[in-house]
Amino acid sequence: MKQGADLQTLVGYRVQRANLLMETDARAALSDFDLSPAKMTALILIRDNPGCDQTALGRALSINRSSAMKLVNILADKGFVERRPGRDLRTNALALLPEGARQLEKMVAAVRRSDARMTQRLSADELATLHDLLARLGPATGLSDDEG
Amino acid sequence: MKQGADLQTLVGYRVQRANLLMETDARAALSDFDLSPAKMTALILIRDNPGCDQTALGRALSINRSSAMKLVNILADKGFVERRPGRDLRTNALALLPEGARQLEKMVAAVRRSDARMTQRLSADELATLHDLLARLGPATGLSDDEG
DNA sequence: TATTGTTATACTCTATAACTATA
DNA sequence: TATAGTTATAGAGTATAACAATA
Repeated sequence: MKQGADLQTLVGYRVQRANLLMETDARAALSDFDLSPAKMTALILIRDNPGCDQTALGRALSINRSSAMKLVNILADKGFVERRPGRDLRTNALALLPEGARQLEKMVAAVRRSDARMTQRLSADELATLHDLLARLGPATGLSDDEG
Repeated sequence: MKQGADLQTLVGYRVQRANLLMETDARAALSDFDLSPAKMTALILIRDNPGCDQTALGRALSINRSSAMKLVNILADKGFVERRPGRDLRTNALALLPEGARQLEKMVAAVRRSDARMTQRLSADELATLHDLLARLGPATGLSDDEG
């Protein structure tokens, strides 16, 4: 199939194809854990932000609180995270449980191996450049990607 | 929300965030057309590969022929593409209809504006570098190791 | 009034399996 | 046997709308 200039010159298209490639491999790397890359990301965020609430987690993942609810249900059903009393009576404080921490360590190692394999044709300098360029995508007025 | 080194150093994570950013903006740019960026891509592929069959279209989009079927149904229902007799009695030859071509031209222009806005902080050289680096993601090629 | 969690519901996208008709 | 299209069904992921409890 021919893919002409209209597609090849769109950065969004190239990013989408790259994402599909990376995501598919990362998902395969996690097949033993029955968790998607996105759910691993959620575990990392909970680990690194202990006591965060579901709405904040959703915001960090760019999903709404209803979707975050489902996500936390799945992680809680697996015994990986726990809902604890939060800063007021409305909010949950999310906590990573020991079993979640153990499994997460293995998951991150597996995904890191996948990431390394998929980027092995790039030098360290090129990888740094790629990180920088990706981080600078977005409208001119926008802030960095971890800004609320 | 803190996003520690585990996330920030994964290329797959950065690509996923970049894709979400680009895809969301492109989707908004297409809101008048009631078609997703992926469906616009399908229209482009049909336009640039007239007479292709549904299975080949699916392969180019990395979806299976059942999913390609649904996609073509939607594009056909809108009067944008047509199934014509193919090279044998099993296959369809997909064709972009005049109305599809007219709308596609506007869609590509809108997505191109979105793409330009989301990449405006990158110079022409940097854009070329980004294209190159994204294209080089994936497992090592060319040698006997685990090439399929 | 606004916010958090929750539930119910629905939509998009994709996949698998099976069937048909061709090859 | 293998392939293209098709259909039915299912699953993941997400969204909206509403509600209760709380702020």
